[in-house]
Amino acid sequence: MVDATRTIETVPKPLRLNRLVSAQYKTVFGHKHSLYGQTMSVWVAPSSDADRKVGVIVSKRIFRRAVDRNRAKRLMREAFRQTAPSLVTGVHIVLIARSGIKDKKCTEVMKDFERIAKRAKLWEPTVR
RNA sequence: CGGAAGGACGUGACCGAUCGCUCCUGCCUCGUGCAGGGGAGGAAAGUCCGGACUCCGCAGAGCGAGAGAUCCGAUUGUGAAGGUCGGAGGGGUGUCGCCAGAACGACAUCAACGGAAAGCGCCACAGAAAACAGACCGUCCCGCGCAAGUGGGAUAAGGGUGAAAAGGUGGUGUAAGAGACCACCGGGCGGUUGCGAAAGCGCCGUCGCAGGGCAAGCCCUCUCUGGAGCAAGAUCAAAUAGGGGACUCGAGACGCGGCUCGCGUCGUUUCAGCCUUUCGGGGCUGAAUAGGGUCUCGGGUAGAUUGCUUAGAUGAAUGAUCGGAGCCACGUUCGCGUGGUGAACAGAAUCCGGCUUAUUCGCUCCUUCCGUUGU
RNA sequence: UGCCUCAUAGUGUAACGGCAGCACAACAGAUUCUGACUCUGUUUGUUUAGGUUCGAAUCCUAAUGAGGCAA
Repeated sequence: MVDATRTIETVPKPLRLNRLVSAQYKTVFGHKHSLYGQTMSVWVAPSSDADRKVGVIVSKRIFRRAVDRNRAKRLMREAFRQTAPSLVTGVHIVLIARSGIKDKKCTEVMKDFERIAKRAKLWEPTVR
């Protein structure tokens, strides 16, 4: 019984099929490269794709109500969308919400994600 | 007049810009591009009660199980629901009226409102007795005794116990009492071309009263009910294994290696014809069989599509930023300023009706309480 | 999304409709030079709200919470 809800995310404008299917989630988790921030934890794995792909997970253990889960997913998705052009390509990223994301605003989540991305060496300073 | 609480009703929100997601339509230099349009709720929630829809089952009857229970009407297509609304009837509880009790009347309020003389079961403690009634304290009569008392009998009015003790009040009556008798009230049974659409009410007659409560214990009566649920179901359909069919090889087949050969494993059966024979058999050919190969068929798993919707996803869209209006809080020189908020509860997954629960705001309405002022 | 089950003290569990117990835990005391063990005593509860009943943990209804099953 899976009590976490996963979402496939469409992120950058040109490629809408940025999907991580079940096998891709498994490879990302199998790569065992994770970082933790205030609002989320991030798992990263390299991939052969030309673009960045992201998956978002919010566990029912953390947020019992559907409103909170949807809110967390949208915040993480928006944070990835805003910062995606600055990231390196060819990676799979899985974002897992933590309880600190509750009552946070979008800009705070974005800052948190940027900080994690810099630590994970995903940041590409040339762009922007 | 102000405030608080509860309930009812209404409202859950606007405009512009930029970026982004999803679905539909149209267009073309087919990029998954451009343009246009649609995109959460009153509760989407809980899943409490129903319906649509889908599949499975289905001769008839009975048993069992479950659900419901006063009457009438309405609920803007029909139907269902333990739904809602209105009216009616009979009850429970509380207050008041009558000196008091019972009864009765008035007002308010409540409810899942058939049956307790069909049967079973239960009714703790207290109390003499708790259900084919009974006699603890009493009351009265008779006998014995100086007396205290004791023996026999009558009685069920009074006391006491209890949630509940075989109608209530008043009187007659009596040794004392008792529906034993009477009046009023209540009750049972029967009748009713009285009233009402009906439940029922009224009236008449009769019975001194028939004998407690619990059916949201089992049960009885009447009525209704097949089961599962979109993760229902339908369509397409890999790989592997197994099954059916056709063709083919066939006494050999398969595997391995150093591949005209060797090794290992399994099999080496039956029938017909011909040849041969030392009559034991042997050989050849054909057919069948074991087994192998190729093709094919159907079931069906993963998976995909559909069911799926003028929101319609499917590891599941409805978001972010800025400005304005609005709202809230604070300050105020009453012009406004500052801060907060996109409000609270909460996020569709087949659809619809009802119920319940959560909750913002309101020059709205009702009830209760508190404060101030006036009479 | 649909379906099902359960709720008793801090924890684990009992209780034909009749004063709600047991074990561990906690606290206090005794014992000991001190602690442990042991002994004695105490505290704490029927998830909530209505209803049926003389009387409800138990019966009924609704709510709340927890858990499970089906791809």
